[in-house]
Amino acid sequence: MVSKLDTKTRILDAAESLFAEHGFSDTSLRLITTRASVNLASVNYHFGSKKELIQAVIARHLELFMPLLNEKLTALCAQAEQPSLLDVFNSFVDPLLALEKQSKNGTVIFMQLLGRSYTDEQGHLRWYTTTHYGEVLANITKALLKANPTLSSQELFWRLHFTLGTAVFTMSSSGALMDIAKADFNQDIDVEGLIRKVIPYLASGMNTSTETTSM
Amino acid sequence: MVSKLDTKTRILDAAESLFAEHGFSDTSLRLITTRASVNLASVNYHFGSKKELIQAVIARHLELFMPLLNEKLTALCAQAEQPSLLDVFNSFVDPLLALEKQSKNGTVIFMQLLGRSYTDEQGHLRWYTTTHYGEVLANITKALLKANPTLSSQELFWRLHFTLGTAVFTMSSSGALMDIAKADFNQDIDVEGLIRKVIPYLASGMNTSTETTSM
DNA sequence: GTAATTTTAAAACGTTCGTTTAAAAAGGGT
DNA sequence: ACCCTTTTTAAACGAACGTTTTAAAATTAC
Repeated sequence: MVSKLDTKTRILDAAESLFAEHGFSDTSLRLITTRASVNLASVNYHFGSKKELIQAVIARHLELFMPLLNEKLTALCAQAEQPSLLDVFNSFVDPLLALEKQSKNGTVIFMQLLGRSYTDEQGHLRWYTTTHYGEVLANITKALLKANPTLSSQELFWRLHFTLGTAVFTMSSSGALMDIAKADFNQDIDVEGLIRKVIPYLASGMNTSTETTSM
Repeated sequence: MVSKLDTKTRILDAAESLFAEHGFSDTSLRLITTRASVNLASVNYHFGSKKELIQAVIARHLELFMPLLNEKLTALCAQAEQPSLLDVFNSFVDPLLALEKQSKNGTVIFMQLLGRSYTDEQGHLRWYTTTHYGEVLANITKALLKANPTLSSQELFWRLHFTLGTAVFTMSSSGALMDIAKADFNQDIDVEGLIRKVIPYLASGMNTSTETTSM
């Protein structure tokens, strides 16, 4: 059943890094199978099609990330006292760092794939996420509402996607941003440091006052 | 020189709307020329290649957007009283909407291109922007510092890119977001409404307190 | 009006893509 | 050993891509 290293795993490893780097359409199966050192036809044999391979790559990350996040969120929702928005967003740190341990640059790749699943008109990916992890997504909104009960469901929806955009773009371009920070400010920062730096920004945005007075 | 409607313009109009809908790689020249009702070969004749067509689409937006934004920013910097962060971000509204009037989905594709200039590996788009419109970029930071003089250059750098990420992601996936809002809340919102909705979020994030106290 | 130039048009080019086929190789059970 | 299933391999498929070619048509210049 298992040889030196599973062919499916080799394909998934090669595909996820190439997808994150060049996008889905610009990554050919020949490039993937060459990097994975497997035969071209094995992608269709093991996954059926390129589209199903894309889903498998994302699914592998979601299967690690989502349960870890759900554990944190349910604990937050179960406690008696009201959590802060910082508490809610800090719940994402450990699950994200777990991805980093699973594969090199796992966090960045995961966020890049998440962003491309929205941008590249791959509507079926969003459907997959919502149907398989709807409970986790519901817990996210539940925790945020517990931290800020004044938010309407509509406002929460918009700010949640604004938050997603900030996180996705920041992590996707983390390489360039860390390079600039190093060059301009001599500031050394790693992935975890970047996550912890963006969290206060996210919490502040989620807490945006609905007042129209000047700031 | 000019017939009923310029072939180059017809190609640019068709290209940018299709680029916004399907992305660059997933939009073929045959699809573009069919929608533009021009011959397939005219793209290579007028622009040289598909890559040069993409750059021409970008340039046409930048040439309209950047001077308009610069005008607003210099006016803001010239006035005596201190502007609010909302004032600064509101300076972007009219220039962005000017893109929308120039062509359908002009704002969306402009933001998509802006995002790719950071995400793409080649980075020649980013070089083009910074070299041709470095003065405008400098005025952005100048206006933000006038609105919030307490910001250090490092904090401004990070928050500016967080802001860019929010805006880019929101507008890039605006189609999907507006569809969800319509399906879930029966909320009709257009591009201008989305811009005005995200601005308070951006201002709040840019104004994030550096205090470590809970929110 | 004619010649020179620019633009449009149809067709074909060579390449790359995802996928399929069919046979060889490897593995497992009895 | 044997058969049966699973996996790997090499080759080819048809389709779609960006681009080039060549000639006709339209426009401009004199």
